[in-house]
Amino acid sequence: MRYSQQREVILNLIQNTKIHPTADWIYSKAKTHIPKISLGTVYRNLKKLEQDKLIATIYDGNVARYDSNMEKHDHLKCNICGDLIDINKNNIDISKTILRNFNFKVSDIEMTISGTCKKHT
Amino acid sequence: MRYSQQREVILNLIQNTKIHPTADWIYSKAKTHIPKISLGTVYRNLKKLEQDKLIATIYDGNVARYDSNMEKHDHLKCNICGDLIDINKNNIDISKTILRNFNFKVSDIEMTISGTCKKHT
DNA sequence: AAAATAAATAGTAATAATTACTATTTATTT
DNA sequence: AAATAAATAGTAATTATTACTATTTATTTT
Repeated sequence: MRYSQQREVILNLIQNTKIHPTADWIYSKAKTHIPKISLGTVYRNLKKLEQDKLIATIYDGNVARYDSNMEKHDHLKCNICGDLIDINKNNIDISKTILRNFNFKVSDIEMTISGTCKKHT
Repeated sequence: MRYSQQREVILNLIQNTKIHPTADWIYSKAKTHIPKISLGTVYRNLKKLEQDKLIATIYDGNVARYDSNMEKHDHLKCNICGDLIDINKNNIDISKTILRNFNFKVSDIEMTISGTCKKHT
């Protein structure tokens, strides 16, 4: 993959925020560095950075967000402000631990386990 | 909420399949019963059925799927065929239990915990 | 049962997120 | 410095979803 200033700016933006930004947020921030950058360039590079395992895509409802924390982790999503907060779960009594450690009142735990179903064995 | 044949067909379709259908799938099936039904009607009724707690929306990546199983549960998502399989987790060693009970080889566990963050206390 | 009322519909247009296309620019190689 | 091919900007297309509006229909009132 050939170097490009645009891709570097995009990656830096994602690495320097904790907010798990959307493509649109990245686009508007990138424009302050490269005024002529186009939204298509943002999407194209997000895809390439994901292929390169430099970022990960997380779907929050129906909108894609991007995360440069490539260690396996999960998220706390606030119902009020929508923030996604990184966590590392490895505990059993999840709700209680989260209240203690993050002062976050759990109302719902949504979990998607992926893998290969029995049809493909 | 006033009765409508369209809404009844939509709800029946969701209740009689295990595939967690998308709005588009529901639309195409509903057309065989009500040829003039419109996609807007499908979306409007999906929203009403959700407000009425008759169905739940699950976001699978960036596309909404609808589920009439209103008991709290999670899903196994097959990487190969994309199927969503209902599960009730309450066990500790998740991966091993799932392999045993569903013959499903877990490769990833994605979890979103929602609630209220400390900014709102 | 007929008329009145308001909610629901079909059909179409609008919006938002994302992807595709293409002529031009630019990083890298020769 | 010239050649090459990957990346870009800008625009158009696509997909999922929502909004709008004149017409239809379920329900209520007479």
